[in-house]
Order: sequence, then C-alpha cells, then structure tokens
Amino acid sequence: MKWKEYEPRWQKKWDENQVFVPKAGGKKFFLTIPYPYTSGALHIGHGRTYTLGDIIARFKRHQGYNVLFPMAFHISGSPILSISDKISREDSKTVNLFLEYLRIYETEEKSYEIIKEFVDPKKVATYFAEKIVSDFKSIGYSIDWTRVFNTGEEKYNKFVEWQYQKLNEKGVLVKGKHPILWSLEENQPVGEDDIADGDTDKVTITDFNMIKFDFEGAVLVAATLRPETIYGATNLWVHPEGIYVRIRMDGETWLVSREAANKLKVQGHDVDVGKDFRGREIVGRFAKNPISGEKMPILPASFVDLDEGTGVVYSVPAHSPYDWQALVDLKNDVRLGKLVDLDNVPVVIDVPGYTILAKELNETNRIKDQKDGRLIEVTKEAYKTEFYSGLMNAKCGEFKGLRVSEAKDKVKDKLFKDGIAKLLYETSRKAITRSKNKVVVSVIDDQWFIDYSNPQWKKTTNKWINKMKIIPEKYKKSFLDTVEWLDKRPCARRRGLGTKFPLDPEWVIEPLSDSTLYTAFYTVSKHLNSISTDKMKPELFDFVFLGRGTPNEISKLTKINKNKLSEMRDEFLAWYPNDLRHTAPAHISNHLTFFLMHHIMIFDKPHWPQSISLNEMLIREGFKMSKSKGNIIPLAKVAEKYGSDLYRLYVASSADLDAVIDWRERDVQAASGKLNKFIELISSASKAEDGEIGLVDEWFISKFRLYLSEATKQMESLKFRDAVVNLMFKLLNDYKWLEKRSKNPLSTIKHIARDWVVSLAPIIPHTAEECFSYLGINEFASLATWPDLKQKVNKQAVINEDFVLSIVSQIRDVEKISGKKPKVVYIYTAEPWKNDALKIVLKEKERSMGKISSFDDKTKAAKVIQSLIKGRVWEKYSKPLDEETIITEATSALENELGVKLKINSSKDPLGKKVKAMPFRPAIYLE
RNA sequence: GCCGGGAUGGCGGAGUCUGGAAAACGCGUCAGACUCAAAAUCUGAUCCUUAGUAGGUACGCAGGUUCAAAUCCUGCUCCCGGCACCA
Repeated sequence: MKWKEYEPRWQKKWDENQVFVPKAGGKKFFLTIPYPYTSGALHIGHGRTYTLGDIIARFKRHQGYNVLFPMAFHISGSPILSISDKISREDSKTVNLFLEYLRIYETEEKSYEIIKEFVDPKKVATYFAEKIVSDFKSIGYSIDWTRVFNTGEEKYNKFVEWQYQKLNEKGVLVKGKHPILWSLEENQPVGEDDIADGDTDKVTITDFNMIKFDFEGAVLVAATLRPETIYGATNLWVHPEGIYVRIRMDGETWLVSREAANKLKVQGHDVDVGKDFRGREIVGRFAKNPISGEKMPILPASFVDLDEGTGVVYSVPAHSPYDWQALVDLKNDVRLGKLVDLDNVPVVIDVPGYTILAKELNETNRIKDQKDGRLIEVTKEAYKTEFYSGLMNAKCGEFKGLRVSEAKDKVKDKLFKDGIAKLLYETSRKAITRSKNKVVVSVIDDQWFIDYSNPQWKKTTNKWINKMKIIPEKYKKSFLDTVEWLDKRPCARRRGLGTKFPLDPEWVIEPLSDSTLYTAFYTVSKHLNSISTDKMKPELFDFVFLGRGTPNEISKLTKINKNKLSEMRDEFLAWYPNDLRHTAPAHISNHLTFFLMHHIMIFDKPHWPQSISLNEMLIREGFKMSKSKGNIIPLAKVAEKYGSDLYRLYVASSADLDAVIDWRERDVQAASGKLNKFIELISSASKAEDGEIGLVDEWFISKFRLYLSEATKQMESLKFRDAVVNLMFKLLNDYKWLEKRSKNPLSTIKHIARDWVVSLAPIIPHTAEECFSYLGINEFASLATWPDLKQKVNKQAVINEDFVLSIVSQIRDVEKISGKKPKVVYIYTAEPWKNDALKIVLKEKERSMGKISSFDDKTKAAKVIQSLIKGRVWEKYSKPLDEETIITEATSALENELGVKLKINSSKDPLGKKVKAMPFRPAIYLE
C-alpha cells in the first residue's frame, strides 16, 4: 500500500498551493454537503457522504468548472450542551465515551487533560471541529477551507437573525400552544437524549380523548384512545384503591386521578385541586352517558391505571377484552354483581366472523382474569381487527356503515364540537429521565413555530421539486410527501447553543431551523471576518442576498466600505444558486425540505437550489456500526489503516448511491490489489520504451476510450460504481489479454496513461498526482482537464480482437463439454454462402426471409438466416469478418493461451463439423 | 400506526424507469501454475443436461396483462428507513 506514503505529501502540496480555493468567475459549480455536528469523532460511515461529494467536486473541476466546495461546522442545539453537563457531573458513560474519542487523536495522558476542558461546551465544539478539519484533509477532500465557520459565531448569529426577520415579514412565524415531553421535577423539557433508553425505545406523544360523564353535579372524566366505542359504553371503571381528586378545571368540576390532575396542570389548563377521595367511595353510584343520556354504574377494576389518561375509563364490554373480563370478574360480587348484565352487552361494531368480539377473543385465549398479562396482546388484536375490518352498525347513529378507520376521527370531531370531549396528551410509554424523574407531556403556550402549512408555499415548493434534479430519482417522491405532510414546526427552544430568537431573546433558535439558508453564507463568510458584527445590520444581508438598495445607501447605513459591499454582492451572484447539495436520505423529511422551502420563501427564483443527491449509509461486515458493538472505524484512522485512496476507491465502487455499503475487509483487500496493479502499470509504463502500435494495441486503446465515454456519462449521473467497473476492473482484465498479444503492452499503456489517470483522479486523487509525476507531467492532476472524448476509436480493431477472444471461450466451452484435453484444435470458418446470408441479414434485419429466393438450398438458407436474426447480428456488426485471416494472425497467441496446436480450415474433418460453422462462430474439432 | 424503499447464484450486487438471450463487476469456493512450504500473484471452472453455439430450471409468494415479464398490474409475506423540536 505505497499510496499511504505519498498521500500526505500531496495533501500538503494542495494546501500550500491553495489548489481548491477558487476565484469567482467562469463556468461555476457550487457544491455543498451539510456541515457535520461537532459532538464527537466522525467515522467511515459519515465519510461516505463527504467522499462522494468530494468525488463530484473533483470530477466537475476536471470538466472545467470553477468549483466551490466549502465546509463549516454545526454546534447549535442541546447535544453539545448536555455533553458538557454530563462531563461536569462526571457521568461515567459520557466521560468514557469522550475519552475514547480523544484517544483517537491524543495520548492517554493528554486525553485526561483535554476532557477536563470539555465542561465548557464551546471547547467540545471547537476541539472536534478542528479534528474534523484534519480528518477531512487526511482523506484528501478538495474543500475550500478559507470560508469555514461554525454556527455559534456572532456573524452567523447575525445572518440567522436576518433570516428570521425575513420569515416574520412573510408572516410564517406564529406563536401557539405545543405539547412537548417534560419533567415536572426538573421543570424543563426533555429530549430523546435525556430519557432513559430514549435512543433505543423512542417516546412519542399520544392524544387521549377525555370524555365527560355527568356525575352528581360534577363530571367524571374517562380517557380513551377509541372514541368511536362510546356508543357501546355500559359502565365506568375506577380503581377502588386509587386516589382521585375533585378539581376546578377551566370552570367545571372534574373528577380525575391525582396523577391526571398534575398532568392537566402543565397542559395549559386552569386547574384548582380540591378534595381527594378513594375510587371505592363512588363505586356503585351512577353517571350519565353523554350520548345516550343513559345511567351508567361506576364499577371497580384493578386493571385501571391511575397514571394513564385520567385514571377513569369507560367500559365497552363487547369490544374491549379488559372490560369484558372485568365484568366477568365482578359478576359474582354480592353487592355489585347485580349491576352487571353480560347477556345484553351492546355490540356497536360489526366484525365478520364475530358476534361479541371481546368475549370470543378472551374465550379462545382462555383469559383467567383481568390481571392476566395476555390481555395486552388480546387487546391489541381486538383493536387491529376492528380498526381494519369493523363496520359501525345501527347503534352508532349518523356514523352507521362507516369503517372504524374512518369513523374514529369523525366521532372524535363530533365529541369535541359538542363539548363532550377534551384532549389529553400522554406519553406513548412510561418513561423516566436519566435522573429518574417521570416524563410527562406539557403544553407550552408561547411556542414559536414556522408555519409550513401555508398552501401557496407548499404549492410553489412542489412545483420546484418537480423541476429539480433529484438523484437517485426515487427519492423525489419522498420530498413531495414531506412537503405534503409538513405542518407548523417549532423553531425555538428554551435551551441549547445557537442564535437567540430575535422576536423573544428568552428563546434560542432550534438547530434545524438555523441551518436552512447557510449555503448562501459560504459565499461571503470570509468577507465578513473583516467586518465587526455591529455593522451586520439586516440591510447588509438584504443587499448581499436580495439585491436591495445600492452600495452607497448600505454603506452609509452600515459603515461598511462600499467596495467591500459590491465585492460581497458580486461573489454571491457569482456562486449562487447552490448547484448540488449532497447528503443522506434521512435528511429529506426535515433539513432538506426546510432548505428548499426557506430558499423559496426568501430568495429570488434564480437563486433556488438546483439539484440534490443522496447516498445511503455504510455498515461493517453486515452490521451497523455502533458504540455498543465497538465496531466503529473512525475517519481519523483511515489514512493510517488503509490509505485514503483505497478508502475512496472502495466507497465509490462497492455500491450504488441508494444501496447500503457493507465495509468488508476482504473486499477492501481485493480493491487494494487493483489499486496496486494500476499504480504499478502506470509506473512501469512511464519507464517503458516507445514501441510500435499494432492492431491489438489499437484494440486496447479503443476499449479504453469506449469505457471512458461510458464512464463519463456514469460519473455525470453519479454512478461511480459503474464508472470504476469500466475504468478499473474491466480495463485491467483487458490488459491481461493485451500482455499476451502485444509486442509492447507497456508502451501501449503510455498512450492512454494521462487520460486513464485523469479519469480516475476524482476517486483516487493522491495516486493520480503521484502518477502524473511518474509520467513527468508537471501540473496538478487534480486540476487536469478531463480526457477528450472525441478521440479515435478503431471499431474494426475492437470487433476483430473481441472475435479472437470469443474463439478462446468457444474452444474452452467445447473442451469442457467434451471433457477432452486436445493437442490439436481444428477450426473451420463458415462457408462463403453463409456470409452472403449474413450480408442480407445485416441489411434487411427481421425482413431478411423475403430475400431467400437467391439461395440454392432454401431450407438450409432459412435456418442460417433464422439463427442470424435471432442473434441480432446487426446490433454489433456492420459487415462479415475475414475470419481466416484474423485467426491466422492470432494463431500463436491462441496456441499459447490454450496450450494446443491450431489448424485452420484444414481439409481433415472427421466429424463433419465444417458445415456447422456460422459467421462469427466457427466450427471446432478437438483432437 | 402513518409514509417511503426493498427482496435476483454460496455472498455483495448488475439488469427493473424504457418488457425482447438473467446473473455485468466483485467476493468466496474448487482445480492448476509459481514456491521446500505458505502468503501474495497468475490461469481456469463455478444452476442442470449436452462435441458445442441447443434445451431445461430459476429473479420473495399467489394471481393477472402480453406473442413475450426479474421488468407492467393486483393481492400477500418478510426486511430496511423516516415520522416534528431530534442533530
């Protein structure tokens, strides 16, 4: 792996010569990849996206584009903050994780020193940002580092503030209520990171319907996920030992569990807690069904969970396995048994194959009592069955005949409209924070949102997406779906790093919402370094990005030199729009769509994004890389372990964009062999004497040019894998044959060496540079012009030599089938009249049978013509070959290759093979 | 649950959009060459039958459209990803 030795050398040269720092102007290509979040070391999976992006940037550069490929760092949000928190609390898991990251770069001793500084979140951010820069350089990325920034910098804050001012002017910033996960004890929002097992077992927010049942001048509030079953309610359940409270809630008197009262308090309701009581105190009394007005008994049940919903549920025995079972359990109760009527439970949802679904399911599953754990599964089954195949029946009034899946929301809407129901948010599972406090749902009422629901905005965006190039194209639909589905989205949070929300500085702009327009920021970021932030008024950005005002006016207002202003505006105009944004499909449903929509809302149409490309993830030996499995390869170790060019070659060639790459050590080693072979060939060719170019050499050169033009198209559509197959694997296979056939194979390589090296330079740039130096080409391979695709291809040489190769495989076929190891092989070419038939077929194609009259033996001729038509000879050939001459010329190579003696068109023909020969398929006899 | 995507040899995967000789390219395996030996490298074989260019079996399952289906349509099974404050 000699490339490891020269890689750093070329990286240094690129750096010193600022090879990838473009000056605005000319035919431009502006490529971006989302900036990495600096909360740790990147691994080879992250590297896939950046590597493919770099290959695109480099390819475009070869094609004569002036390429801008910048990079920055994301530090906004809470993760970095909570890392510092945890490190300062000496949380051992976090400390160990970060020590592990540090050891990638530092000595043991130094790691311990540095981690102490990580109590400061900015230190975490800047440390890893720096390391990512050196990681990226070590892989040879052609990034313009002069524009680097991070999202915590003041100039960036100014830019984001401007952006929010624009959004506000457009009227898409709205304030409202919003449910979030919350800890009562810690009195703050909890993110996935703060929840115990939050990463593996996600917690989401579920909507419960609280339905009010009049009860002795108050309301007893039952919670349900299945409002459509209200028509079949027979009674209410409370937990007999549970503690309930009487509360004043938004002007009404409610009875709910004590836990529920606490939740309601933080869900935006006006709650006064009054007297508490045990569930059993109201057992046996009656509440009123809000739909039918019927009296319904309140009964005790132990399955009722006080900490889920309101701690009160209504009972639908025909459709809920728990309810049915609890009634069965209660039937024999001396006092309450008489309130239970199992013979007349109302069925309100008809399901084919069932009469009373809950009863029948419980019986087939032999449920013992309401404490039976299997009830959870049975309930799920009941719910699913009814949801998909249940129909609301005559007892459901206006909803009769509807499928449950449709009726559910309609019934819910009606209950809410009639004031019978209210919404309660509940967590999807019982969850605690890492500090062991309960997670509940809180509703905050002053949450700021970006309102993506605006139909005009959506329409314009969809229209634009349809026009955009999305690669691979199958992801286009995901974009359209996302736009369809987007609604209001919270854009500010109470804590985290980032930009203060300009309309309310108590809030910080949420990290995905501060990263929607920053591709524009790259165009001027380095100019802003010399301007003090107090001069960065909104008018500055209005001018630079939107062309509002004149340099004179803006200069007066901001005190920024007016030439500087013009320079910035010019640079923005020179680079924008963003020609390609490359990243992973996971970003479609959030970042990428915001990126599009914000551009469309704020920028002029000529500056909207042009195209987006996406690549799937990378796994290792069949498994996802994860900290717990300990199977992560950090990007920082790639150069040392494999060499960057090998990494780049493997990442480019082992899977298409939309397929997951499996990093398999064996295949990596195989790729290493090919890379070695390539380097050796170029290196020895560079030293070889010039030789004569024969027909076979022309065959090879032509093959290369054919592969090259195919590969160029493939590179343009980002099919790197196919390009590598053509330029590397196939060509190296052809070279093996060339070595056997040509007098001067290395000198032939010399003819294509420069072009070959350049064509692979985007993928293996260090090796390309090194090869240029072997070849004595005194320029950067990274900046070399893409090979001329109009160079001569000798088609006849290709056809002839491919024919010779087909002779080899035909003889081998026969050897294999006959099981013979011949000493002499007799070859018979087709009789001349068959070539006449061939000429007809080449001209007439499928209609050739019409010309059959010119042949003496029409039966034989028909057979031959039929076979030629079937073989579609016209697709490959334009005229018959002089097969005898071609084979004669290649005789010695064929004899060597096969280890036999060849005799062509000999009169000796013991098996009568001669007559079987066809054009392009001579007959063969083995002796 | 909702919304996407996928299923092809022993394995990774081409081929699907645009129906018309399935398996390009790579890995593995087997055999041979080189070597004292091994590794590396090179050569060949790798669905079945067959002195041949032909036939048969095969692209998750079940149907359908068509002269013709891996490819188009319908239903099903299983896998993977995203799902709003999370970067």
